[in-house]
Amino acid sequence: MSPENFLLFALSPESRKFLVSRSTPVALPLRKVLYVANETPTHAYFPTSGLASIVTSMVDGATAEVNFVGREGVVGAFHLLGPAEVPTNCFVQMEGAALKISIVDLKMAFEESEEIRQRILENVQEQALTVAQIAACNRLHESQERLARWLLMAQDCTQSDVLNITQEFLAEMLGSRRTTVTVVAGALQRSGYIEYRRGHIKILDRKRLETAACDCYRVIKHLYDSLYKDVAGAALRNGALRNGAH
Amino acid sequence: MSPENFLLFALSPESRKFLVSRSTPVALPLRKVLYVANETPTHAYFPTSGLASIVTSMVDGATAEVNFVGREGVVGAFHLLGPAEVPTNCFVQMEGAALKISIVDLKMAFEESEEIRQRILENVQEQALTVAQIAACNRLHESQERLARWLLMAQDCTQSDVLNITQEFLAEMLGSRRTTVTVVAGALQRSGYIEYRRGHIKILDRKRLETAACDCYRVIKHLYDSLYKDVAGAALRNGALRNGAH
DNA sequence: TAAATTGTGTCGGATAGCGAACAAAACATT
DNA sequence: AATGTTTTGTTCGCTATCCGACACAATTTA
Repeated sequence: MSPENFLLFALSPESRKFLVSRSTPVALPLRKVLYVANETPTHAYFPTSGLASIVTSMVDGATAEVNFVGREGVVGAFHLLGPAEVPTNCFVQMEGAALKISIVDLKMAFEESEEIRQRILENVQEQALTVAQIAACNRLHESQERLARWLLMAQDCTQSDVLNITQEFLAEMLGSRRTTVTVVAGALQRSGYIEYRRGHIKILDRKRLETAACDCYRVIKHLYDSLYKDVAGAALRNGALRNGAH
Repeated sequence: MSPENFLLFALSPESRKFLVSRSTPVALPLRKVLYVANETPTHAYFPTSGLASIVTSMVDGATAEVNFVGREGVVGAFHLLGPAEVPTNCFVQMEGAALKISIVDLKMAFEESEEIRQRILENVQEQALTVAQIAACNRLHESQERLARWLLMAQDCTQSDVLNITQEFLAEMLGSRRTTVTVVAGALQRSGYIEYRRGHIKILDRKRLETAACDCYRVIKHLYDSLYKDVAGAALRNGALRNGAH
């Protein structure tokens, strides 16, 4: 399987080969835990499909998603920056696949290769700035706007118009009650923007769903696009898209 | 004036001299804007006192603070990681002083010196993880808990038991109405934890104020402390505390 | 001293989302 | 077809916070 991870694609053939040679392709089954708060993880992941949620859990069990990572980035990037224990959890929200690499190997590459470091830091920047936008969004915007934003972001990330997720899990991501999600998702469905049944949400009218989302969607999309544009540009320069991946 | 910025202190004398030689000591007057959303800033700042708020502003004018930076870090760190335009604003929330350095110079040092890069990335990690915690806190915790958390964080950052800030600005930081701040601050005052008058908040009983804050305070404090411990350790190794700063 | 500005207190009506409990579908398993 | 599990729908009282409006107090400026 070729590494259809944008970050890997953007690397020069040498750097990419180096990382790929030290990676193992693995499946990302639903709910698989990729790292746990305050524990040093053994591996990082370059997703090639699917979606991993980064979640903060409170002592009382309440949770809220602060970001997610798909094929545009790397799971575990923040662990490379310093010694701190990371207070977030990460698990697979929509199943897929990834290239799995030991944190030690990745950290070595991060420190020794300027190119690899730059690409990872670009992704760190995108992730961190997205978290900042979500931090304010969580405070200032209503459930319905945030649900619409989440659906749009997930669609951008997975390129699929059907998202497999229950209202129960959506509530945990949005930091709301399941019943609140039922209400606001029902409103979006009655408006004809989406359609859902038992854990399968289909986006019917993207354009109008965007009008239901808060502006944060556009801000985050812009961050994502500049990263992608950058990555695609680098990939082209490196001939990745022509030469194939390994 | 010696650079009493912890990040600078933690550097080897050579690296510190290099950065200090390219810096200018400046005052940080109240409300001074350090950078603006979607604009490439010309300078970064190593605060030696005072406190700078990092704020996300929405199109309707609503605002919420996502983090702040004091003498433990550097303002503008996220601009070093990649090309993206940063969607946050930054301004001086409590007056102080800083060493001001051109972003170009700092970026050069960031790229060429492994030591400088490592220290800055540690600070980036601390800032980003704090933002993640605040993102969830903004969603899951109540105004009074978040106000208590903010006051404690600000005191840790400034080492002063009197904070100069109005309820109006506190509301903008917490993403609430000013009247809500009046109510919850009034409750904290009646409990005897704090005392305030016209923009001056005095913390009377830190221990009990901590019980009024949400757990996020402890999580963030832990991040801050590990950074500080690390920095203090490096400073000792480098002899900074013995030799003085320049 | 007067006037203007800034910061705080309060009040009452409105509302989004919580919390809990229950009901009813849709699906899986046998 | 029967049964159990998962997912979704609904109701209703309740509370934190919003929202607007206004009064008042403290401080600065004229």
